[in-house]
Amino acid sequence: MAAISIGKLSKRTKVNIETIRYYERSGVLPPPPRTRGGHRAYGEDHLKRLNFVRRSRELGFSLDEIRQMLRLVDGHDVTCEQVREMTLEHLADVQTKIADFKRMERSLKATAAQCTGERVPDCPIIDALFDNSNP
Amino acid sequence: MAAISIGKLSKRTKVNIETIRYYERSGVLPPPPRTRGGHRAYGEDHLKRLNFVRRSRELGFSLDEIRQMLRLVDGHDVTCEQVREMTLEHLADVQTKIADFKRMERSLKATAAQCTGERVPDCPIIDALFDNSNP
DNA sequence: ATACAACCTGTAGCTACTACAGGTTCAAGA
DNA sequence: TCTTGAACCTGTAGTAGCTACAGGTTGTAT
Repeated sequence: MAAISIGKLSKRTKVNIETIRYYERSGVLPPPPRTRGGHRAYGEDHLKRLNFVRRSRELGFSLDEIRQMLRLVDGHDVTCEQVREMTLEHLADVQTKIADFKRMERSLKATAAQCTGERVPDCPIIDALFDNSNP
Repeated sequence: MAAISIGKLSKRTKVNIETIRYYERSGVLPPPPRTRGGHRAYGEDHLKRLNFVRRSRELGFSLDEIRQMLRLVDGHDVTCEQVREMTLEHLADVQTKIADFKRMERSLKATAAQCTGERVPDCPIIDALFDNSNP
């Protein structure tokens, strides 16, 4: 029953206060009731929802995707099947990113390996980047 | 000897025209000479440099890092050893990112696997995200 | 000479936050 | 009850790295 202040919510969810207010403006967190003085007074439902948002962000979902998922939670137009599709699509994106970063890793390793740290005026890393300009 | 217009430079480097102008404003590409009418007239050196920037961006270097590397190219205060350190540091960042994305991938797979696509009102993906709120 | 593509500057938008300034409210101790 | 200081409020502006206009000028081919 006890209302949760924004500071307490921030500590319990490990989400920055400014970010919480930003989430409210962005429509992923509903505006809470206020005290007479105008301070935000959250409930347990807000806590859950913010944790959901945080967890989804950690998984790389955009705020827009999160808004869509929450429309399902709230029983609106989005269907479960659509959420599943979104998740799979997102998974594919993540897998692409992993592949990209691995290529990056290989290139960086190869590039760094050329540098003995001795030759000062002609840096082989720089040379490599210039030479690989048209792959 | 023939001057390269910004449009041609864009086509040859596959870098957006707006981005080229942005790079100039950001100090990673030096301001080229102009025609009497004020159009930018690039040379081969600009082409090389822009390719260097593009390639470095592809490897995930920030514009700030690129500025530093170019200071070395231009024979200023930055040393080869510093560039090597930057590259290795950047490599470590990339490896961290790969690990993060792999964790993400596992979670997304696990999450998506729970969804049969049948149960409509209670979406298991959403449930999972809510439940994993405090890991 | 004319048409039209390509260019110019400057500003505003995007994502997801973060960081103020300048003011108000809450809560705990005296 | 009063006071103090932490916590809160709004609104605006900044971050990276672009992208997208509007509204105007120039280059070039016919």
